Amino acid sequence: MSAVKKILIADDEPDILEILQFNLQKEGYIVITAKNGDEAIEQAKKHQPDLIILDIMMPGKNGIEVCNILRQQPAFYATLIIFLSAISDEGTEVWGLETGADDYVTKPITPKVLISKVNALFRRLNKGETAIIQIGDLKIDREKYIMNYQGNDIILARKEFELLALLASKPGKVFLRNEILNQVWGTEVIVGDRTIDVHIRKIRQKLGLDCITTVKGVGYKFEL
Amino acid sequence: MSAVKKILIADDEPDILEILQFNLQKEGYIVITAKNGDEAIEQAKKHQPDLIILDIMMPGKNGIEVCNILRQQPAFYATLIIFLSAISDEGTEVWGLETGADDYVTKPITPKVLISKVNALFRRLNKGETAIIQIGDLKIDREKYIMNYQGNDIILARKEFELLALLASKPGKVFLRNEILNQVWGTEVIVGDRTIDVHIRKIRQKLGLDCITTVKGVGYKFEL
DNA sequence: AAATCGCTTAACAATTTGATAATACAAGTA
DNA sequence: TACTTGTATTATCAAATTGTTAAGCGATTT
Repeated sequence: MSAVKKILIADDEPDILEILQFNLQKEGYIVITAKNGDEAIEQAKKHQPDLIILDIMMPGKNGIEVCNILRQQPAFYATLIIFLSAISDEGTEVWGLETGADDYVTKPITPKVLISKVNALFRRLNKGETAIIQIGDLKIDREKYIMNYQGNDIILARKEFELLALLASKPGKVFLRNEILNQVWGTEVIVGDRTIDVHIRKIRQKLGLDCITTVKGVGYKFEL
Repeated sequence: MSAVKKILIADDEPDILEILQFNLQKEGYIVITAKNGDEAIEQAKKHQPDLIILDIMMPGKNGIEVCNILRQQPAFYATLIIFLSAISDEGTEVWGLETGADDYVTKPITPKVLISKVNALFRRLNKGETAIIQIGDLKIDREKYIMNYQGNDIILARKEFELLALLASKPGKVFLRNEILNQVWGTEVIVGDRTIDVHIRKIRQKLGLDCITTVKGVGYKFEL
């Protein structure tokens, strides 16, 4: 599922097809193209793309028809679909979205924006899996509240976990003591000077790793 | 889980707030509002909305800052976020989407189009849900309210069932007590502190399995 | 009407966590 | 060296959080 994503683009203008194909391929996607609605359906069945970008106005079957036909089949029930249209008319946009599309993009569109939207859709799709930060052999799962180093789970208390998660969120960055206090303890709570140190110590101890560096007079940073 | 969806709208213009609130409520959503970034964060933590609509330009913390802050917390890792902006500048839109938003909408926007987009997002989100959950030897049928472990049916009371079904819907994920209260008990009911514990205990007892782990100060999670 | 069931709460026990104080240590400087 | 500043270590204690049990109450069943 999280392999390389396949995208099918259907548009009758060769220029647009080419520009989008080029840019999406550069982004790392596998791109399949179609020049009209019937070809789009054919290619969709053949390649089972993860995302289909459909121009609304095409010779033969138009984009909305294609969408309807595909959505009726179980195989395409959950496939991402984006409509591309020169029409910025409100009714059409609403109609397109109600038809079962995941987004509706109005031409002219820059490749950058389209790519952002495509990325955003895939990102959303993958959120069903998990949010894991990985630095070297250290995995941090904020959702499961688990740290894992070289296959071994490490149990951290809440503050410890939050503190380490913060530092590890930007490896190499030095977090000021104030910054840490604000993020982990919040602005309302006031705690003494040594509190952070003690937690840092516990983390170092539990991890058994030398990955938190002290920057004297400044703060702490996480590395490797 | 597929109960009524909660939407938090944050915008400093009262007019927009009101129009959107009215229209979304008419569509059947529960709407919470905030006038600025800080309020948005506060309300988000309090209500755990399913979708957050953020105006980018607000006094105090702007929308993008709010998004960043929320996304850092596990509880909002997967929450839907839409940016609302008067800026149609390409850079900002790309930036907004890369920041972790699910959509970027440029003002002026008609309520109809926005609602379509909101519906589209929820539709997509729900495509991931199934009525029957199977984890190892444990089968859960959320429609028939039946739970079965290694061939033996397990009789759970309503709340117990819903609680376990929720935890099991994402094995490993830590559900915050708030999250559990919202999903199982709903926002209107207020129950005491020990209520969840007692239900957890009963489930553990009836299952005879050690599959619910306590994460102190955070919540509970289901595993194997 | 009696018995049962499901849900919630109160009360108390058990546990874990987090903050602090006290002390030791390290590095830089006069 | 003696002094200063900043961090590490450790033990301790209070506070926060959860576990457990029993009991109350309304709804449902027998």
